[in-house]
Amino acid sequence: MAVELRRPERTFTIRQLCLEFRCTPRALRFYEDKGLLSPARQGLNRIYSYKDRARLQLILRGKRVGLSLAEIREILQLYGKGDGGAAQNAKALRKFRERIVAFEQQRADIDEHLAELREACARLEAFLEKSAPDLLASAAEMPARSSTTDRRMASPRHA
Amino acid sequence: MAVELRRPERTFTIRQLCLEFRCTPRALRFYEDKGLLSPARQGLNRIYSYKDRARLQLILRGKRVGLSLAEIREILQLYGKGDGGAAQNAKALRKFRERIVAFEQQRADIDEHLAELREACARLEAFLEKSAPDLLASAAEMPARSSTTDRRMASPRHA
DNA sequence: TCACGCGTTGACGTTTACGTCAGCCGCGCG
DNA sequence: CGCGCGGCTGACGTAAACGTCAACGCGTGA
Repeated sequence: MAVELRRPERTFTIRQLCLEFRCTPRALRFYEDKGLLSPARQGLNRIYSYKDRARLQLILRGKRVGLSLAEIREILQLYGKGDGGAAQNAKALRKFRERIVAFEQQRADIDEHLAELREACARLEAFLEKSAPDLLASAAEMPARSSTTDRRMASPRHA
Repeated sequence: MAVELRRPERTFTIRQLCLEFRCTPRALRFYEDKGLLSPARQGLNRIYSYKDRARLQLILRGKRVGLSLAEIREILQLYGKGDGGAAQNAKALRKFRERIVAFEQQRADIDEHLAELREACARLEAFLEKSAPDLLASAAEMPARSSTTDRRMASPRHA
């Protein structure tokens, strides 16, 4: 059994992928509607392959970094067209370079933000140290994976 | 005249800020509706101070890194409450730390994406080099600030 | 056999972040 | 005096990314 799990022929149900990646079936079907996924069918049921799973990973990572589904679809389509069409590849290259520039900009923005936040934290810490060290201790409480959220399939976050 | 421009008493009209930051009046009014900005009024007209301008910068940077307006408002409110209330400050500190963690995660995601994109670019370049060097040259065309966009106030991007 | 659980397809609702449009105001000018 | 410009206030529209709900199919275990 444990052997089968690593075989590339391994397939997944919609629910398995949802549990693994903490999303909802609705989302996966939505991505399919939008042309980002196209799992095989067994009757009506969707059967996701390893490739589908990889695509899903790309989709979710893209989302985390702020890409729209349309943009992600473009990228996936460009990836898929490795088969031929030099013109297509040239276009893909341009697109990719644009994305790189955009990502670098975004990274710089985040770094600025991080610097500001760290400075603000330092100020707050210094202030609290003097005025209310007890509160400073309470502020150190890290979220630490509340067990109640484990049963839920997806967390809304900033949807 | 050039002297006046740097004085902290300098104020701005809505249009000036829009031109400077490439956004629309509608957006600024929207941010105001949502409590992110609250410029002074001269009659009905909005008068933006340097502080307002700084807040706007923070808003736009927050947006670039994928924060929702609600999240940005929280942060701005926390910044504003530097006046007192140690408990408030402790809460602010927690919030800030959460944001730092989130941003670091996002940065890591971006780095992964960048690595993947660069690798994909390298593969495409190598491929085109062999198959169609002319197309490779055309792919190098960088956008280079098309002059037609200069007249428009805001670019839609992935709104 | 029949209720359960998992899965499916519509179809409508919701939130976010504005765009767009209509209608009104004050003012500088030809 | 009209009118064009910049600004203002609603009010409605919209695109993205799903959530939610209803109604159905299909295998299966008590």
